[in-house]
Amino acid sequence: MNLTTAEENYLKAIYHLSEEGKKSVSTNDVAAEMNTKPASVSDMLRKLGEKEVIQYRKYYGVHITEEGKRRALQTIRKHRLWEVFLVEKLNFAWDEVHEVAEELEHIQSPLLIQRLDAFLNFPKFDPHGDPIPDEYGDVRSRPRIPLNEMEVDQSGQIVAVKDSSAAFLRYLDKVGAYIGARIKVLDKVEFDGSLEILVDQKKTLFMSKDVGSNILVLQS
Amino acid sequence: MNLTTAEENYLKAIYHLSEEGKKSVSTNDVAAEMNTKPASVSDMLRKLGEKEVIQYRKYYGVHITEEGKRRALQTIRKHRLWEVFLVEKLNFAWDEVHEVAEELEHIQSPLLIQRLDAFLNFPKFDPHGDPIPDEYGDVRSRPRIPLNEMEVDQSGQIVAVKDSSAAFLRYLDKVGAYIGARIKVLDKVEFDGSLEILVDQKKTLFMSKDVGSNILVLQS
DNA sequence: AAAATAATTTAGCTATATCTAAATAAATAT
DNA sequence: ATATTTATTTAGATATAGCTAAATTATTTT
Repeated sequence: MNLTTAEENYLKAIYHLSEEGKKSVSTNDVAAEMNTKPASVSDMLRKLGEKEVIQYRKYYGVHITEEGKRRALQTIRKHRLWEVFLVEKLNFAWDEVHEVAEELEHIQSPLLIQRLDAFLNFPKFDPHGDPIPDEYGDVRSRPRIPLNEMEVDQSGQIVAVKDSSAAFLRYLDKVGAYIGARIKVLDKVEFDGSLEILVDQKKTLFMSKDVGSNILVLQS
Repeated sequence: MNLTTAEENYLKAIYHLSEEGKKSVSTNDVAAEMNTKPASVSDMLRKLGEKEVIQYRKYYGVHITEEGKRRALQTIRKHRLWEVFLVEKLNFAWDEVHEVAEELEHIQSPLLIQRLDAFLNFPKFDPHGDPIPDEYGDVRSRPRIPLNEMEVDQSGQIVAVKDSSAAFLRYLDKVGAYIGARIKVLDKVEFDGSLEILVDQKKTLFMSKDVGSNILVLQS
C-alpha cells in the first residue's frame, strides 16, 4: 500500500514530533508543523489511520506505528542523501538544500536511492550533521552536546545545529562556523553565558548563549 | 504562471506530436500518447489554452504556441540531463532511466538544473543520443540517418534509436550494440534488406531491416 | 443531401488535498 | 458542577485530474 506525497509529508512530521518525547501528538501540533489548518489534519489522520501507519483515536491525538516509523525513516533517508548530493556534488550551500531535497525525497525508486547512496560513498551524516538512516531504518547517532554546555578549554567538532532555519545557517556561514569545523572553548562569561570560541585554530568568535545552545558538538 | 506536473506532461506530449510535421494535433492523438481518455484531454486542452501555452479551437485540435514550445523544451532539457546523470554517474543501464527521469524532470529548481548541467560537463546529447536543449531552448541536432539506409562499407557511430522501448533497448544491449558504438556496414542482403554490421572493429552482427531502421547513425 | 460513422465535447461522478464556518468534545476555571 | 475556553471534528466549498456515458460536431459514405 503506497502513500501519496502529502501523506509522506504528514507522516514525516508526525515522526519528528513523536521523537520529541511526548506520549502522543495532537492535531494542532501537526497543523503547526505542516502549516495547514487543524481541519485538514483531522482528515489526513483518518486516512493515515486507515493505512495503519498511525494509531488514531478521535480527540486524543496519534501514535506512530512501527510500520509508520519505518516509512518515515525511509523518507528521511532519501531527504538526507539528496542533501549530501546537493552539497558535495552540486556545490549547494548547506542553507540552500532543504527546499529542493523536500521535492527530491518523494521520487519513487529504490534502485535510485541504492545507487545514490553508493555514489556518495555511503555517508552516515547529512550536511547539517543529522544521521542518515540505513535501508532498514537503523540510525547511528553520535553523542553530542550543545556548545554552551561545554567547559572552558574543551575541544570538539561542530556536527549539527538544532535550529536549521535558513536565517541561522546564514548567520553561521557569515561568522565562519560550519559543520565539521574544529572548535575550542576559550572563555565562558558567567554573567550572560556568552562564549568565546576558537575556530579551526585560527579565528576567534564571540557568540551569545542562545547561539551556543543551537550548535551541537562532538567532543574530543 | 506555473504548470502542474500533469500539465507539463501534456505539453511535452503535444510538443512531440507537433514535431512530427502535422499541421495540428488532435484530441485523440494526445489521448493515445498520454494513455488517457479523449474526454480527459478535452478538459486539459481547455486549461492549457487558458494558460496560452497552446492555441485551442474546439473540434479542430491544437497548435503549440512559442511560449508552450519554450516550456516543453525546458522539461525535455531537464529529463535528458537527469538521464545523463543516471547513466554516467549512477551506472543505470540506458533502458532503465526513462521512468525515473520522468519523475525527476518535474523538480522545480532552476539552480539545480544549472548546477547539474555543469556537474555533467554540459552534455549536448542524452544516453539515447537525443540532443539536450540549452537554457534558451536551442537544440543542436546532428545529421543522422537510419542504419539500413547506409551503403556497404560506410562507417559511422550509433547516436540514437527511434524506438526507445525497453524491449528494443534490451535487445540492443544483448547483441552488443550501444549508443556511441562505432559501426561499419559489411553487407546488405538485397532480398529482405537485412544487414551485416561490424561493431567496434570486433564483433559481427546480423540484423533485420526493421531493427536497422530503428538505429540512427552519425556518418563518418 | 441524407445517413452513418468517427471524433470530440459536455455533464456528472470519484478521489486527493486543501479551506472556512459551524458543531461538538475535552480541558480548565470559577 | 457549571460555565467558559480550547481543541478537534464535521459539513460543505474549491481546485486538480481522472473516469464513463450521453450529447454534439465533423467527416465520410452512399
